[in-house]
Amino acid sequence: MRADARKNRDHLLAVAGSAITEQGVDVSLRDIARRADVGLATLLRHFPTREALLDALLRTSFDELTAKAVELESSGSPEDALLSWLRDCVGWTTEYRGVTVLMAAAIEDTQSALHASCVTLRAAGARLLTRAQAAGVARADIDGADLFALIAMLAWLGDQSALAPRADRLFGVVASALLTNPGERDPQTPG
Amino acid sequence: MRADARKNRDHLLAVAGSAITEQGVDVSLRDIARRADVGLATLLRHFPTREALLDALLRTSFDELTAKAVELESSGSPEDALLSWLRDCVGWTTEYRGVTVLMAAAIEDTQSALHASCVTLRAAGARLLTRAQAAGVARADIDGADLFALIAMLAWLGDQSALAPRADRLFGVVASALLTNPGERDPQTPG
DNA sequence: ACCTGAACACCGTTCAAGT
DNA sequence: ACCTGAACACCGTTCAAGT
Repeated sequence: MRADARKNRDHLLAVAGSAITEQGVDVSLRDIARRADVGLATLLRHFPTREALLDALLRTSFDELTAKAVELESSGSPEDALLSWLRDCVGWTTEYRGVTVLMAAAIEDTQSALHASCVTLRAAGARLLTRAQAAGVARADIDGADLFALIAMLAWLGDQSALAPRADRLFGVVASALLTNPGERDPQTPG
Repeated sequence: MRADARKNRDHLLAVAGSAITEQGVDVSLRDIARRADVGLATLLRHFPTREALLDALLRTSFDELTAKAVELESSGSPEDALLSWLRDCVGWTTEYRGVTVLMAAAIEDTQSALHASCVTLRAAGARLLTRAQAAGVARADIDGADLFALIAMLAWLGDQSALAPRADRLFGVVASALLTNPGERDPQTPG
């Protein structure tokens, strides 16, 4: 990549970061280009879609969340590990208002630039869930895709200003449901 | 209202109903006007905002849901009443893709044309919740606003095509959390 | 290689001009 | 009273023309 192109790209990412923090992920791409003092076509040349821009912007965070999950897989109790990772995921999305809807769309759209990151994240969560289920501390009737949906629900709550004040409490409600094994209190007897 | 105006209004509502069923509540207002063979300005004269159009369109459903809650207040067990009303609410929104976001915004925006309907709905749910809590079958640590947020979460799930297949299962998960009274199993001894 | 202005087809809002 | 076309300020997409 040519030096001027690299510079444009980096500057666009920095400006996009601020703009999204202020206005959410639906911020006008034209506005980002204006603030970065480049043409809109230049932004689109570097990031052909809004998702591509977001993927570049969130890649570090995505990787950190995945790494955190791997780390938690072998530390702490299975219950605490799952719970703490859930909290991290939901808390993270609050920095990027509106990102949950895009992630929910991306996980089934193999063409989306965010697809791979979302699938990786879901898999990381699924491993923590499986471990907790094996230890008998999480309900056995849900899987990684359910967990992803639960995280999305709670993250979306935080995006809605009228509902956000309830997000913490409802995180607790949902977590308590997740960590209960209804009708099967003894983890040692499978059948 | 003049006869021609009345006719335009009714026709617009009918067309809007079809358009929203097909494309969701974010459908272009221009498109609705086109389909109804009137100018866009005419649509906006009858319904100055998207919310006003939706309120006119959903008023019957809103009233039915509220009436259903009142009816359930004095029939069936408090637990079944709450659960069945929750199911009705969540199920209803699936007919109007995207309406949940508008409702979440409307409940705190006193200027929104949907505000009153949302507040009434929340109050109806709150009464069913209070009754269930008094009977000791619902957790005591949530209120009507939490319940509204829970319904919104589950309704939003149904709007996301990638997550919708999990909506039924997660309804069950959330319902189980709602109907458990954690750490307080005896409804007769308050403290 | 990379950048850009301009044209394009949309959107919702507003209002002067018509019947 | 009620309706409407047109102008307006936006949006993301596309591409021929520049350096």
